[in-house]
Amino acid sequence: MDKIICIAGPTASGKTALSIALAQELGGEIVSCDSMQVYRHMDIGTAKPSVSERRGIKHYMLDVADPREDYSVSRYCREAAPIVEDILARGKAAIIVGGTGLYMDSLIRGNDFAPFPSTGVRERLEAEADALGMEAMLRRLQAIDPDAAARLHLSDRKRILRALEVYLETGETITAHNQRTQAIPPRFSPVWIALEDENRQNLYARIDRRVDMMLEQGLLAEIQGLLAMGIPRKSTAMQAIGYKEFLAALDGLCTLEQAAELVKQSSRHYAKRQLTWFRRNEKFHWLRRSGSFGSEEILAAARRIALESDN
RNA sequence: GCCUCUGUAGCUCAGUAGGUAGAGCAGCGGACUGAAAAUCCGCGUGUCGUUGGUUCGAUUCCGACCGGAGGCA
Repeated sequence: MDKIICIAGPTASGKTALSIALAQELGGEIVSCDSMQVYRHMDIGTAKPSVSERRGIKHYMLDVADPREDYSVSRYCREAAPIVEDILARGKAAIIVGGTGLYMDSLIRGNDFAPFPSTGVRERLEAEADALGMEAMLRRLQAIDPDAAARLHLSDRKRILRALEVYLETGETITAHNQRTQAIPPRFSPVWIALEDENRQNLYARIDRRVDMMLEQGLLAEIQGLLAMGIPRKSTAMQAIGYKEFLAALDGLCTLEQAAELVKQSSRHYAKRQLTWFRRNEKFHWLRRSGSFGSEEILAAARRIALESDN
């Protein structure tokens, strides 16, 4: 059996447990799809499955980067795609599981990304944006890529500057680039499974509990360990939910209680964004957790979906 | 018991010199192509505590009552 199963869903929806149980039943291997679990030394706050939790199932794309590095989608695709190919080549099921929608879609579709500017273009653009203001930058984008300019909101600094940067670097507008890469056929065709709660409040309650548990498991010590390693406070890894907030508390900017509240809130917002992203993909089979449809039923349903569909 | 303040959206509060009300947060929805656990956009009807009165008209003014806070005893 060689097939790909994508398992998505918001934080704390039970993706990890489901993927491991499914891997055991189908004899599959797991490819994590999580923008923060790629970092080493960030275990508690990213809810990375421990070795014992993994039950001997092979896991890939965990601990593949140093927290000092700025990981990215393109690097993820470059590293994960060959792994998926290899699993399939060995006749096993590849279970791609995680909450980072952009990474998952990009891996499956085989997206091509415009090169990262190496020449300090980004720094220059940032400086120009500071000096001239975003109105001027947007006007500039309008002149070279009116479609992108129309699509982007004035406050979306990050995307406006990236659009400019791609053009400056490659001579191709980001709109043209995106159209070109979207035209190529998907690299893989997986079975899509998404987890959700019938009642949102239950998800939120689980998120709250999980944050408290992370604290009990020593999240604070983990963060202090990262600082001791010399991980910069503004690094991508430190932007992770649970890390940036408690870091502020450790710096004395707020109390631990306030930080914990903030982490819960950020996680709720994040869960909503994840749901929005996944809902857009109409190929997903949604499994909705409820009182009568718990982990066992979800596993049974996932197994049925995985076996029935031939992709 | 008396005096003062107070009761408006899930929360904190603003406001209407009388013409049935609006911010922040929460919540909800959406976007998303090399930072994505990031970045950004949109959505505000609620018995204006209850009940009488004045008025063409009351959430707004007056009275009573019921909550809450403080002060004096």
